[in-house]
Amino acid sequence: MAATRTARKAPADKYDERRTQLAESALLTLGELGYARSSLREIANNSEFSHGVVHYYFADKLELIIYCVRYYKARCVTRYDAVVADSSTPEQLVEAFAAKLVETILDEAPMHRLWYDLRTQSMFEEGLREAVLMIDRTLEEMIWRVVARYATLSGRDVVTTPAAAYGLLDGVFQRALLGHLTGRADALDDLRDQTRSLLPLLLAPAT
Amino acid sequence: MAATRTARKAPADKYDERRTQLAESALLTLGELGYARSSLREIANNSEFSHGVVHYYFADKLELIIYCVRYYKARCVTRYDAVVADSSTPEQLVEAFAAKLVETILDEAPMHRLWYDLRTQSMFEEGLREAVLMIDRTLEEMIWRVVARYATLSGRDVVTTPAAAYGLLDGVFQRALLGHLTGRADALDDLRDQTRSLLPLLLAPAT
DNA sequence: CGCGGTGCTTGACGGTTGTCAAGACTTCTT
DNA sequence: AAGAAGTCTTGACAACCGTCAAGCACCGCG
Repeated sequence: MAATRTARKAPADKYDERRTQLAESALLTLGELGYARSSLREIANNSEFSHGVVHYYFADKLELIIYCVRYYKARCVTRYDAVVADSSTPEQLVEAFAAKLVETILDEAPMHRLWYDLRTQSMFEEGLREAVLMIDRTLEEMIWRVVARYATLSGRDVVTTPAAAYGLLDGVFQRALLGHLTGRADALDDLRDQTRSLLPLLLAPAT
Repeated sequence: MAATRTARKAPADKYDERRTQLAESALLTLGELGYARSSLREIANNSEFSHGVVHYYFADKLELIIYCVRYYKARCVTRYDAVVADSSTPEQLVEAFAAKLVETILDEAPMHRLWYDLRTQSMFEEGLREAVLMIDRTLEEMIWRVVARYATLSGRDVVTTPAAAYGLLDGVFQRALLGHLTGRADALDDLRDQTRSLLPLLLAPAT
């Protein structure tokens, strides 16, 4: 909150524009170094600004990080919406979902490890919790849309809660990410196979 | 490796004794502050030694951390062995396993969040990977012993790979830990319920 | 008693961090 | 054109970090 700052007049959005611009640069550094080792100087270094500018747009480091996380979330939540919308059979959905999971690890591994980093840090740092828990809820809903649609297409019921389905798939995904980043060649193939075999387990036997 | 150090003579075990003693103190600090914010000074401060002693027994910070992780692992792996050994029906095993999961979150939450912290950091820091991956394999085997025993007691087959079973249960466990640490009152009850409903899903329909 | 070596403390070093104040540059208003 | 407000750079600060060298305390052995 810009409490101590003088009231911003006309270019109120110019202000937010710079904030997201800084956030975008920060996410690059954060994804590369992780939360702990990303210094404000390094973040500013990877942008076109100098290190002092951060405190012009953000009160402190935590506010920048949280802003980054929320900004990052906004792009994530819709990741599987196309999968849900475009699939007309359960098999299609499973394949599209598994493919998308693999693809996002290939394309956005740094962002994913950053998310897991921040979520873990929130177990230690009080200040991160609110933002992390909010995003976690959003991700749970995102996964639930996929699972629920899968059930509908199959004409069967889901046997788990949204929370369990998310925790379960997130665990498998996280493990695949770790395997991929540590050079296990078959990590992504395993993820695809596990997704294929796991999703049917979430449904009740056909009525 | 104590390469540059002069060969230790008689009390070779006294040396290792101090190392584990330091590791034990370090684990307290690490569990409280996390990997990034645990300084050697703070670690030594929570022990009965001064901050310089760390470099007498460990080459650098990373060696201490890795020693800690391996030491921590040694106590973990057998956590569910009693569950496996003492259960004579599938229902007993599920209840005992679920109860043990809840219990270890209650009793050792700092250690668990530390483990997730280190595992996540290994996605960024090369030096941690070897130790982390080794422990992760050990944990996978630990979980597999439970699941396999559950299948045997049920007279059914497991439908997942050990890797998938571990990833899946670990995800649910991690989520429960986060919920518990962030004050969600029903986090542990949910974990118990989810364990009860998830384990049967891992088994093939009765032959 | 003296003496060497092990165990440990103390203090210092170079470097990095978050934060902020002072000033320069830019943009817009009047 | 002149001044005000907004924007950004620079440099400094205190605190903290990992690391290590110097030296103290204690031990058994001669």
